[in-house]
Amino acid sequence: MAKVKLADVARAAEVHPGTASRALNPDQRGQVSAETVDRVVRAAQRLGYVPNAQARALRTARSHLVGIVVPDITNPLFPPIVRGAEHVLTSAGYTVLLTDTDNDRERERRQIESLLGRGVDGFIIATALWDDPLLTDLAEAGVPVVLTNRSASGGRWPYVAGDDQAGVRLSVQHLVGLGHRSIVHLAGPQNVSTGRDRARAFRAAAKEFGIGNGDARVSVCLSYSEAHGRTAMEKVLAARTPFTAVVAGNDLIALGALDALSDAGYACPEDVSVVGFNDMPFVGRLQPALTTVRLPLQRMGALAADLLMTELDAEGRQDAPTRTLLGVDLVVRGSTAAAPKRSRSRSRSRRT
Amino acid sequence: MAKVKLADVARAAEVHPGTASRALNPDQRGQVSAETVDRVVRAAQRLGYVPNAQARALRTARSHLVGIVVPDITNPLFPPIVRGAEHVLTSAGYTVLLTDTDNDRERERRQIESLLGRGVDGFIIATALWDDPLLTDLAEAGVPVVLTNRSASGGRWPYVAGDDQAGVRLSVQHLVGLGHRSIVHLAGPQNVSTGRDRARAFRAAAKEFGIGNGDARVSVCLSYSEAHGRTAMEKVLAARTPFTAVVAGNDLIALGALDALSDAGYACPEDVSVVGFNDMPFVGRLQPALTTVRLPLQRMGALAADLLMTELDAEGRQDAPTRTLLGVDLVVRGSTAAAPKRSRSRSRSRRT
DNA sequence: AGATTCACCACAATCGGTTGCGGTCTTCGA
DNA sequence: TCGAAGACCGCAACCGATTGTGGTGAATCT
Repeated sequence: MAKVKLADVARAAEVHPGTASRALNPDQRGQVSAETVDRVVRAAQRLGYVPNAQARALRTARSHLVGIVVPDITNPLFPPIVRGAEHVLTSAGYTVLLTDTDNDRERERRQIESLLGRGVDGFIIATALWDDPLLTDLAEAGVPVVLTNRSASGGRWPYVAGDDQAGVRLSVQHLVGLGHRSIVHLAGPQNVSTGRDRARAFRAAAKEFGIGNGDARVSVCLSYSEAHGRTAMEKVLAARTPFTAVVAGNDLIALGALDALSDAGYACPEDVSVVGFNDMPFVGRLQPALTTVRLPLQRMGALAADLLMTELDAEGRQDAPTRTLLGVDLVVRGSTAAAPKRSRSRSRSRRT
Repeated sequence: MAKVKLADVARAAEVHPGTASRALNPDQRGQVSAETVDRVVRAAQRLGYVPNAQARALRTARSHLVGIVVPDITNPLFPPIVRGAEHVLTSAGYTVLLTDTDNDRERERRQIESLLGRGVDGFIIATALWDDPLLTDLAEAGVPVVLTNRSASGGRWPYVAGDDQAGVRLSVQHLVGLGHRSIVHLAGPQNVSTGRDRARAFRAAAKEFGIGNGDARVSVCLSYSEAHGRTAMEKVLAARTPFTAVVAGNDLIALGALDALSDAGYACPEDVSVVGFNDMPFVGRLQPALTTVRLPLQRMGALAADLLMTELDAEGRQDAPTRTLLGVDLVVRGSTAAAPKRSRSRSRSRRT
């Protein structure tokens, strides 16, 4: 099965390669007689012709390649996004180049440059920092980019993500409804949009539901990880200011917080309620089952892909970037319960 | 930042493009004087030259593209593999094309064809069926392929995976050590190697540890999923033959089995012990924490990538395919315990 | 009938690198 | 001093598809 090329098809159909090309190309097909088109198509089929994408891309300057950039594919947040995007892209004839930056900026820069060398038509980026030089570079280079999951300052890129603000508000409302009056927020890193937005939303929701400043504290985690969630929680515990509920920046932070609480002898949800964010797979099966905010991740990826493709078709002359916030749900499970009668800041029933 | 091409660099360095090409190419650099090389390299640097991979690939017939084919990136088994492979591939100058077949053979075939059209140099395939026409097609086309996670009949492809046989043996040994004498295996689908191998290993281990045929039953699941694990477990329960332990084909099946057991009023590990396979993220945090077999997934991906690259460098004249089995560990957690005194086939203490 | 239009197709340039071949200039040995 | 060897570099063909331009013959118009 040696590679059959256009010239082979042309020879088999007894036409010039140029003609064969037109015959095979739907929007140029009008320039070729129906009978010839048929002959060429038939020959292509018979020989099992698959066009060489490299050559085509070289000539047309359109590779139909899309780069998807994620920080860590191992983080359960991203596979559904990638999957959603991949599905709509491949069915539209695009191919996905995946790259995992490992949260390393330098690495990320190299990867993106390498992908540019590969002639990708555009990027779906899930790693955006709030102020990201990489993004402005890409914008200057005129490369279409769609942000997902995270946004960036300036609102200059198309963007699709979950409605963080609504999610946090639902969480706080839920906790307040359960009688909690003193809540801490373990915020994600403040150099990414989700970290900032959720923290801001937390403060706003606290005020809205009548919780004073002192009772709505925020502690910032250095990253969205169990480890940093744990240390942030430990720091809050060390401060010895009473609280009965935790709104975590995401599920990983929530898990870390749960560990710290359990180490300190607090039971969840009896002593402290915890709510997460993202509804990662299996968090509903944990003990306690985590109350969390569910995002339509796969749809998010699919939408990001759609956005990117319209941007690609737009060829420059684009309107203001579309920014989509997807609705979110609060999934109430076992990690939240009515506030204890008195805040048990010291009821250490430490486990053995 | 208009695209700067080789001709631009050549002009800046006042040499012919061909010379510039050689100067930039490490293994042809010998044909150019050191001084010229320096001048060209400097110019390239200054202009920010990034070679056009399409053009290069077109001419050299080497794209430095590798396709990774997984059934479902959402399955926590695959991201670590992809990550491992991606890291070693990108640092070797390759780029990863990811495709998610959704367990759909037709889709998979289309994807692979499309990737071939893109000129990928080779594939890492994690979706292999035991008898897979796609694979033989690829082999005939002379496309290098490395199988990972799953093998295929004939042993004709390089392959890297966990040592299923050892994993299952460890599991059975562990259970027997706890006093279990009647164990059922919820096997994975029998058209993939892991399903077959683990089932075979189960029977062998049972015999080795002196468990009779009637006490080492096997029930096959239609897929590696919670749903099919559940129905398989339910079928076993319906048969009303007593047993005290379950060796699941993988963690997802184990989770499904856990559900079925719990619905039927059996407690784990008090009534029935369960052991999984793969040690997916967070299964250690479940209730009960799942005893399972841990595979070095990321290393698996990395090794697969290495294998593929050596195969690519070999250019056809290859020896017998390397087949690597990675060592596995049994991670003992809460879902396994000593066998109950009497097999409690009917001690329904059904939950409310 | 002659001129014009139109449909259809062939030709060749082009995308951006790579590489075999050959030419020039230097260097070294005899 | 002359010839051969070798180092260095330019030339141009090539990878495989796309597309603007132009040419041929048939159909149409007057």
